[in-house]
This record gives sequence, structure tokens and C-alpha cells, in this order.
Amino acid sequence: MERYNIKLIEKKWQNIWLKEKTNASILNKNKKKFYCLEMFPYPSGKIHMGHVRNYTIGDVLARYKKLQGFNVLHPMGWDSFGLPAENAARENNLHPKIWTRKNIQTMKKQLKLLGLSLDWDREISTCEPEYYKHQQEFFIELFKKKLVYKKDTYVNWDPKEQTVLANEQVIDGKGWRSGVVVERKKLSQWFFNIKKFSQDLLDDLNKLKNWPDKVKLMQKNWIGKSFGCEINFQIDKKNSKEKIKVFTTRPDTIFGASFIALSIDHPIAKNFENNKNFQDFKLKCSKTGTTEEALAIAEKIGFNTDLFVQHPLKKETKLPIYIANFVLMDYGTGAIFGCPAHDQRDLDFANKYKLNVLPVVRPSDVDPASFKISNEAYTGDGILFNSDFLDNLTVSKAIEKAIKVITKKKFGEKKITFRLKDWGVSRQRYWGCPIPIVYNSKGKALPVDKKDLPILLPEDVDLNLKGNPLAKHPTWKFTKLSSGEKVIRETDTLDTFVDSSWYFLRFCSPKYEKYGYESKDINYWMPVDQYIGGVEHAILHLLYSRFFMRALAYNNKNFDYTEPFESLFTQGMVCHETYKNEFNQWLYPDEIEKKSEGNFVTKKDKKKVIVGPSESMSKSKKNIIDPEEMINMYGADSIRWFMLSDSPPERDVQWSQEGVSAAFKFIQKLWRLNNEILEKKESTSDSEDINLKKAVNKTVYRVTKNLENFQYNVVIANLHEIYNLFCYHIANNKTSNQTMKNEWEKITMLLMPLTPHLAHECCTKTNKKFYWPKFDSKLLKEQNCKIVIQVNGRKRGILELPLNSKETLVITKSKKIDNVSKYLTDVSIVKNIYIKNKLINFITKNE
RNA sequence: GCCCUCGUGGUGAAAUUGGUAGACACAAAGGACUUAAAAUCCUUGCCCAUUAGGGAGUGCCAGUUCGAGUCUGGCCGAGGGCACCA
Repeated sequence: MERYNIKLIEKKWQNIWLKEKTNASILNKNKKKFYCLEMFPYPSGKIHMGHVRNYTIGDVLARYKKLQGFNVLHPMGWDSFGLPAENAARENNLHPKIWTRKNIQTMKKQLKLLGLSLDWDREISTCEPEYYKHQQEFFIELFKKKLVYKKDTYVNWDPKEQTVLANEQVIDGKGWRSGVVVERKKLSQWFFNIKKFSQDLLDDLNKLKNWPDKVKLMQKNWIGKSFGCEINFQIDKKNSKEKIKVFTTRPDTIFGASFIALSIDHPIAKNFENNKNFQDFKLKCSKTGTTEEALAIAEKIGFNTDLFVQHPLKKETKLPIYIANFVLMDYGTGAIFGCPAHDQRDLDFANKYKLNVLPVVRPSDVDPASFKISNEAYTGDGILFNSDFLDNLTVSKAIEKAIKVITKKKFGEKKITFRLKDWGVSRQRYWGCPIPIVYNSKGKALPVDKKDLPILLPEDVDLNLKGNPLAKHPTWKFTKLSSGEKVIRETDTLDTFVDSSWYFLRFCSPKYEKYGYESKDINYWMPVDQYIGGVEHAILHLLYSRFFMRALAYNNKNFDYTEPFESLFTQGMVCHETYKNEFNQWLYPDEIEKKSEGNFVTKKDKKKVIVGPSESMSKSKKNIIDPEEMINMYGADSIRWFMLSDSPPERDVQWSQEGVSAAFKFIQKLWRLNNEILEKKESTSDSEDINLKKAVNKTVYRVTKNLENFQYNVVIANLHEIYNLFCYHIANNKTSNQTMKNEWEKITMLLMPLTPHLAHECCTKTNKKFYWPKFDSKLLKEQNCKIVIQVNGRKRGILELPLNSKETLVITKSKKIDNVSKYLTDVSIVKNIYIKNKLINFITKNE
């Protein structure tokens, strides 16, 4: 029998698909569309197993939908602006454009080897002017809608390299190249006003029925709507009417307030700029990183302003004003009142500066006199005390009443605040989309005329200079308006998240020159019916894309999309064991060999290898497997099959060589069985035709259902089972040839989305049209069912009875089973629980 | 530190959503075929029992229930995100 020649057959079909443009999607209003999108890759060099998994999952869905008759859009492109290109450029002295294009070429070739049903005619690359010129136009539109503005914010500043660092370039507070302690520096930067849509972005999470709950919850927490109260504190200074406005979610604890803390960026802090102690304090603060994590774990420190405010409800009490490193200007009003007894941060701060700690909430079962706070704040629910008119109320009632009184006395009001911050889009980097803004001699920012787009990146750039490459370019930033007025270009580029916030629109009209998308295209294809990608994008990328849709729709009658992704699926990572040599250096899996179970040595000098835990594949730990090498060895179908078979797609999968090789063997088995069935000549009995038909019908039902639910690993198990059954039937000659062939054909159709090359090859001999088999729900019904017999909840036997048997019959039959009756003698049956067609449970009592 | 998720045999996992735990695979051990190897096929799989059968058992501890992998509370462990990696 002919052996299945992977290389030949996979190449053959890939060529046919390419030649016949099988995967090209054309707008067709008479056909129901399905837009299947996987997150496009960053062209980092070669594809990795994470890509293989992501795109295999997507391809299964796309092929399945196509077989079902949908008009499928399944495009691919490149998220090709970004930091690594600049790093690579510096290391290899290669222009980012060349490096990026070369990587794209390599990765495209590799993706094609996988046999993905991608429409390559729609390929886009965000670093090309054909893409980013539309993004520049969007920026100008947003600017004109006042959804873009400039403000000062902090960046990580490397004082030695004179450059802004990304968070990942800051390691233990130091620059990754310079090793110098990184400082926080204020820069004027561009922002998208995402905060404006906070409520909308939160509300519409409810519309996303087919998104994982965990992603929606993460976004909800990220937006972070909180209900609270603004309170004005009068500064205690002669002839001063100056007030400090604070925001709090716990107005109930107002009687426990013992200090006021201001953000270092609060307007009042400006008054201390010439104070030596304040300068020292500021310097100290500037050593803390810019990430939320860094701020959260940093020691709480403050600067005493020697100013006081009057407590609005306690005449005799004045509270000191501090400037503190844990208060953020971005959140609330940039000022808080500290209630140390009921907030851990406030307590740490109060203990450090010897401030008053007055508890005002106690657990309901604790005596007020004995309730003390020392090192742990009490943040739970309870009863108010030490709080005048709030005494004896619960926390929630006290919050209500406090807000009422504060409003009535006119020193504050109820207020809703969001944690979500505006999106900073400025980057002081070369390899990004230039921001289409110029500044006139007065420093006024003006949008560039549409006719002058795209603003092209200069090709001749020196990335070895310190600082912002575009700003350092000798001529690029100098330009003129059409009036002849001299202006200077914005030298910041856009965050690459902007590129990926609308690429799914571009895929609908990839070649349209006039605008970023064409209405007739997006009206047909949008929204994305299924979006698939890594869970690491659960918040930022997805939230920014949701924002971008709203920003485009804002004051725009011709665009009414709000939610870009109808359904979302987040897949897990691909993991592999890690290996180190005796010098604690990472080793690649192909540098080692197995001696015995769990015992590995280096191939080169047979030295002992230390096996570490299985972790997400990453270049830094060298626990990577090259997909192209694997495809060469086992073929794309085997790799696809393995990727889907071992773990549910949403969970992490362990790469296993045995697993791939088992997949490879199974592909061979399927091929052999296919030929055996098709070539079978001798006449056989048809005694079990109906059983095979029923089993195949059930398989069709299960595979369809499991595909819909992304339970691809179960689909594989279903197919294994039906394969085993076919083997049994063919070995025992119990099915007629015709039935065998008809039923097998359905199985080959079920294989189409998973192993497209093999499945197509199997069908060449029958020359049938491709289709998705339908199941007969009548044939799914069994006449009999198995009923579990329990005594006191323990299984003691099983009965096979007709469906819907009466309880009395089940009881009688059960008692006749020896292993059941022996547990029913010498006891009385208190009651029995009968679940129709499932189980009967006898509850007994000793006599 | 904050937010989120996950935890089932030696391994990856399945379980009609509260009703037979371990389907389907991988690995291992034993066997068949073979001069041998490869390939292929069969059997086994925690504890007690020759068998029939029984017991323990879904990270740990409690709880709800006739019945819990599934629901509730607490604990432990692993992973993801934290706004300039993408």
C-alpha cells in the first residue's frame, strides 16, 4: 500500500489552494459572512509555537465555517512597528525597515507551510505608509473632535543614554544597557481621551455575550468605577479661602481622618518648589519607577508642608497636610484624607510619621472599648463609633448618611470616579507612525493637512545617537505650511497599540486608497465574528480597540460600530521543560539527549543536565522548538493535530515530542484505513450497518458541537473513537462495503478543518464535493439507557433498561441483582431517589 | 502590593453542567509476530482480594446535599495582567 508522502502531498494541496485562490474572500451580499480573525503577529524573526497554536485554532474554525457554507474572511498581516526592530537595528547595524521586511518574508513562508486558509491578497503591514497614512488621518480626525490632547506625564528616563526607556527596559530600577538608576522625568505628551468613554466601555461589556467572563471582569476592574464623595477641606491659614478637594470612597470614616495627603503633582505642591527639603523629597520620589506595581510596593513616604486644614465636622480638629508618594494626580482629585485605622497605606504612613490613629468602624461582635488598631488596618464591614451622628450605623448606611450631611452642609458632594486613565500615545522612538502635527513659532500644535499625508518616516536615521532619533535628525522636522510659514514637526511617534486598534477594519478594505476603510466593506464584514488570541491581551489591546471604534463613531453619522469583536477566544500558551547545564546556563532542547527516564545529558560532552519546570516557551530560557523544523519532520497536519489534541485550547499545552510523533503515526493510520476502505472489494455482511451509521451520526453530532465550543481536544478524542470503531468493523467484516464507504466519507469531511491536506487527499479518489455532514437527531436517540443503582450513595450495580422505565420496574429489577440485594437485607429502606433514565438511590437504615 | 484564572492517575486530559470519576491519548511494564531491530497488535495500570467484590480517591480543611471534580467559605500552590514588550 502506498505510504502517505507528507511533503509531496502537503505541497501539492498548498499549491492548488494558491492557484485556485480558494481562500480569497469576495464580498457577496447573498451569502452569510463569517469574519474569523487571529491576533496578527509582531514580525520578530521566525514564527514560534505560540503562533502555530493561535493560527491553527483559528484555521480550524475558518475551514469549518467555510464547509458550512459561510462566506469566510480570514486575513493575516503584520504588527510591524515596534521597539525590537530598533534594538535589532542597533545590534546588527541593519535598518529597522529591512530587518522587519526580512522577518515578514520568513514568517510568511513559514505560515504558508502550515496550510492555513488565509487570504494573502489582503495582507497588510502597519509599518508601510499605505497603512499608516490612514492612521495619521484618523489621528487628525480625533484631534479635530477634541479626543486628543497634550499633557505632562512621567517617563522612565535613562540619564546616561539620554533616552526614554520602556518598562521592560528597566530592570531592578536600572537601565538595561547603561545600568544607571532610572529616573522619572516629566514630558509633554499626546493623549487619547479614553476616559470620556469609561461608562460606555463599562456598560457595553454586557453586550459581549461571547467573551470569556474573566476578560470582562478584568476590563471591568481596569475601568474601575467607584462611587464616593468629594469633600472640600478649608486650609487653616489667616485670610485664606483656599480649599483642598479630596475624593474618597469611604466618607463614613471622615471622623477618623488624621491627615491630608496630596500628590506631588498637586497645584499646592508648586508652592514648595524652592524648599530644599521638598526638593530632596521629590528627588527621592523620582527614583521610584512609573509602573503601578513599583508604586504599590514602594515605601510610603511624605513631605510635611506644615500646613493644616480644618476638619469640616470636628471644630477642634486640624489635620496636617502632607505631600505623599502614594497619591496619584491621575486618580480622583490628586488629594486624599488619610484614615489610618481603616486603610493599610494610610496606617503605614501614620505609623511612620506618628500621626493619630482613631478607629471609627468596629466588627459588629467586638466591644468598642477593647477594639484597637496597631499594625493592621480594619477594612471589613462593621458598626460605626467615635463618629457623632454616624454612630451605630453599618458602613453602607454610614456612607449614605455621610454623603447626605456633607452635601447638605455644602462642603462636598456625591461623586463617581473611574480608575481608567487617558491613553498616552506618544513615544520618543523612530520605528513608529509619525504623529501628523506641526508646531508654529508660538508653539501652537496644528494638524497636518490631509493632502500632505502620509508624513513619511525619514529613511536616513542614526539610531546610535542618544535621545529621540527623529528629534536628532538634521532636517526632517523642519517644514513649511502651504502659506509658507515655517513650522516644526512633532518628533514623537505613536504607540504601536494604535496600529492594532483598527487593523481589523483595514482587512475589510486592504487596498482602498482614499480612506482607512470603505463603508460598503465594513458594513458587510464587520464586526469580527470570532477573534482569537492570547489572554495577555485581555485588557489593553482589547480595550484600546473598543475605544478606537467609539472614537471613530463619535460625531460621525457614517460609522456606527461600537463593539469590534462579537466573540472572543483566548488561548493558552505553549510550554516546554527548561534545561540548564552545570554552570546554570540555559540549554536548547536539541542540545540535550535522554539517557533514561528523567535523566538527561548534553549531546556534546555528555555532562549532566538539570531539568527545570515546564514554562511558557521563550527565547531567553531557550526552551523553544522551531516550528519549521517540526513541519519538515512530521508535516503540517501532524503539528496541527498535536497542537489541538493534547489540551483544551484555552489552557496551556505542553510541547511533547512523543505527542507529535503519535500524531504523525495517527495520520498514517488514517491514510491506511482510508485506502483500505476505498479499495475493499469482497462482499461482506451488512448485519451491523445500522450500528456504524448510528456511531458515525453520533460522531458528526459530537464533533460539530465540540467544534462550536472550542473543545478541539475532545473533537480529536471523538475522531480517535470512530477510527477505532471503523477498524473493528473492517476487521470483523460486519458492514457492507457501500455503507462503510458512505460513512467514511463523512469522517473525511470532519477531518477537513483539522488536517486539511490529508482530508483533501483522501477525497481525491471519491471526487466528492466538500460539505459539512449533518446529523440526524432521531438517530441519536437510544432505546435503552443505563441506570446506576446506588445504596446510600454508593454504586452497587448497573441496569440496562428501556428509556423512561417506571420507577417500580427499576426497583424490582434492582433488587434482583445480588450485589444490590446483599446491601438491602437486614436494613429498612427509608426512601429511594429515582432520577429518570439515570439512577436510583436506596437510602437505608439499620433495623 | 492590587486585579484575574487555574489545580483530576506516571503525563496531557474527559465527565451530558449536582448523578457510573479517569473517555481518548502519551509514557511505562509484560506478551504476540520477527534471527534481530523497527513497525504493528494484545494485556496491565492506587490499596486489599485467586476470582466475585470491597476500600481510599479530583491541591488542603470545613460546609450544603440522598449524592460534590462540579455549589459555598477558608487555606496552599502555579500562571497571566498592572497602562512605554507585543
